[in-house]
Amino acid sequence: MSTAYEETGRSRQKQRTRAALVAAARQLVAEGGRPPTVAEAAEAAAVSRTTAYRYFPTQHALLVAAHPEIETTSMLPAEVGSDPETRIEAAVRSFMAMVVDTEEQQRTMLRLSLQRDAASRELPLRQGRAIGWFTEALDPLADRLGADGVRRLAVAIRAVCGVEALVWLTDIAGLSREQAVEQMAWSAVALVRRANDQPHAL
Amino acid sequence: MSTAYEETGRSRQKQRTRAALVAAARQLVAEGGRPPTVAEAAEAAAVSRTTAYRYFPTQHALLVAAHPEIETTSMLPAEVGSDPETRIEAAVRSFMAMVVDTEEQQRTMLRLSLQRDAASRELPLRQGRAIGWFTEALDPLADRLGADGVRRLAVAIRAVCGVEALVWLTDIAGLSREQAVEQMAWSAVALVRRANDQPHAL
DNA sequence: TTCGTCATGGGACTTGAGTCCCACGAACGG
DNA sequence: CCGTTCGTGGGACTCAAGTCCCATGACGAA
Repeated sequence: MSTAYEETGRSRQKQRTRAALVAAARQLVAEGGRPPTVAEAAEAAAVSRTTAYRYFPTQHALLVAAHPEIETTSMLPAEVGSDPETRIEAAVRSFMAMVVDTEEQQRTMLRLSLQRDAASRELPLRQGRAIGWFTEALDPLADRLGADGVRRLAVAIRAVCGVEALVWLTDIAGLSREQAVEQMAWSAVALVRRANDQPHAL
Repeated sequence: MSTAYEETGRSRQKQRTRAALVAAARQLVAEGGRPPTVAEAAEAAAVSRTTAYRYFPTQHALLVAAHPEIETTSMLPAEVGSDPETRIEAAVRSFMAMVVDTEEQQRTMLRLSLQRDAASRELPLRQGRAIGWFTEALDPLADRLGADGVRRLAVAIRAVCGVEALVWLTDIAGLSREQAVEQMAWSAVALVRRANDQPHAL
């Protein structure tokens, strides 16, 4: 990671500082389950706290930038076939496996996104890739529902399957993680089925 | 249940102090959209901050205690009939109207419940009444699904309809509050329909 | 070579959550 | 009536999130 000492100039400097912060935060996230404070990330990046805040005005911004992007292009197994229900169930299970794997970070991100007042809520929030994955899983329905119908169905499914729902199902309803995922898969299929039965209703 | 302890002296004092804190917090919640700090509630109750923390170890605990309990016994209009789908849709709309009305507090409670580390997450969290209301709405299905089936369906529906989903649908997916509620109602019906079609699948 | 720009560092300050310790005084028990 | 208990108040302290201001020093253009 000792990059390009040849690169000089102020713009490069900024790039490097930013990259160092992101890399440090990313590493700290990977190491301990608990997300780092800004100060911790700054120190790990050998950068002053003040500077860190210059690049990322909030801890949330830093963690968003540090969020290890899942590189997966698709969440569907190769041999999944064309049945929409089977496909969405597979997609949901893959997606939720990832969410459960990174649950601590997911919770923190959710909490931090709830942190600020209504004003800052207007800011563009980072969307995950779930919509894309679900849309792909729903591809066989594109003819029947139309692109817009598929997208809305994907949104509906994402509303059922995610950290938010996981938090409620486990913390409040008392389900195990496995039960929660089962629940979500079942619900997702229910949504697909209704959309399929009544293409105009959504 | 209240026979054991004396009605005078110190125990009464404790009752009064606690009640004053709850009342103050409740009032502050009602006044400003933004939930009060512990210090604010303490001052409003004419009690020291230290004492406030003695009664409620966290802001979350105080807000939970202060949460104005909705007194509604049922969320169903009188003339709703016996069609489970109609009933659940009405219940969901009523419930979500209440959630949207108190959205700021709901968000804060959600955020605070995410606040602490995994250890404190083990503590019994307060459950809302949604499950009860949804169960009531699903009453016509009791024969078909059994009590347990109804409860699990109610849980599934609550996972789809609540602040958590509202937050995602509005903040991330960009839906309006109305659209989000529509979405939830549609999803809830989808779940009921699937449960009804395949009573054993859940 | 000089001079202004600009990324950075350092430290003080604010605010809210929460903890700890000690002192005061009213209530209680003997 | 006296001593203990216990609810309370006050203040100091920690910690993390942010904010602000000023100094410094390298970069880069004239």
